Amino acid sequence: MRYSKQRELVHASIMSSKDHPTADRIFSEVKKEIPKISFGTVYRNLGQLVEHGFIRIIQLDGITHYDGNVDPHNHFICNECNRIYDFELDNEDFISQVEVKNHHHVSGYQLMVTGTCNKCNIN
Amino acid sequence: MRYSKQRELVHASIMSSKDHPTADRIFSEVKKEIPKISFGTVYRNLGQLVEHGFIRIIQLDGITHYDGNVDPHNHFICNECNRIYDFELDNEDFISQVEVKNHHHVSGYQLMVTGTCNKCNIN
DNA sequence: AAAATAAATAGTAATCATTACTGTTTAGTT
DNA sequence: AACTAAACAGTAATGATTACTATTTATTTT
Repeated sequence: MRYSKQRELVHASIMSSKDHPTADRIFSEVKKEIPKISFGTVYRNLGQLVEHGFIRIIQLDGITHYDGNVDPHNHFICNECNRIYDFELDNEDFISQVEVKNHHHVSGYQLMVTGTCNKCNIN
Repeated sequence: MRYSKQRELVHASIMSSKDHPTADRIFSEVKKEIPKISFGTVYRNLGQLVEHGFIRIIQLDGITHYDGNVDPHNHFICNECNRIYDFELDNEDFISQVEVKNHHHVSGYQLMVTGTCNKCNIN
């Protein structure tokens, strides 16, 4: 993968964003630095970054978001403020439930929890 | 919601299908009975059936599928045969983990587990 | 049972996200 | 400095979904 300024900025945009931006948002962000960048370039680089394990895709209500945190973690989506929070989980229990009760072999999972977040709960 | 043959068949198609069909698959299926049905009709009825809680949407790799089982359950996707299995889970443990450790209030969740299924594991 | 009404339909056009294509530019190599 | 293949910008194409409109039809009212 040859260096390009475009890919660097696409990556940087995701890493600096504390939420999980869409391709559209990343495009707008990078456009500030490289006004002539095209959508194809953003998508191509997103694909490569995913392929090489630098970022990860998360699907939310059918919309594709990108996540710079590639360590295993889960997402909590607040129904009120729509913020997406990362959280970790002790998952041995439910993985073993699936393995023992259903006799499948588990290699991974994606968990998305919804509700109201601690900030919105205060009111 | 006024009765229509089209909606009845859209619903019936999902209920009789043991996997989780896409809009496209449902369209083809219903077309056998009503050759002049249009895609708009399928989408509109899917939307209404979801809205009234008769069916449920599941997203899988960014592709929208429909599920006639509205009882709480989770999905296991086999990486080898691509079958989707339903399974239930004792989830009190991880829900309380999120509530206690992160102080969010949980109202629902979606869990998608991947791996190799018991049929594919035999070989 | 006929007339009235509003919901649902078929067919088509429009939208939106994503991918494909093409000729030009550019990072890294010889 | 010349070379080569990867990456680019710009644009066209695709595929899923939604919007629009004139017509049909389920249900209610007379």
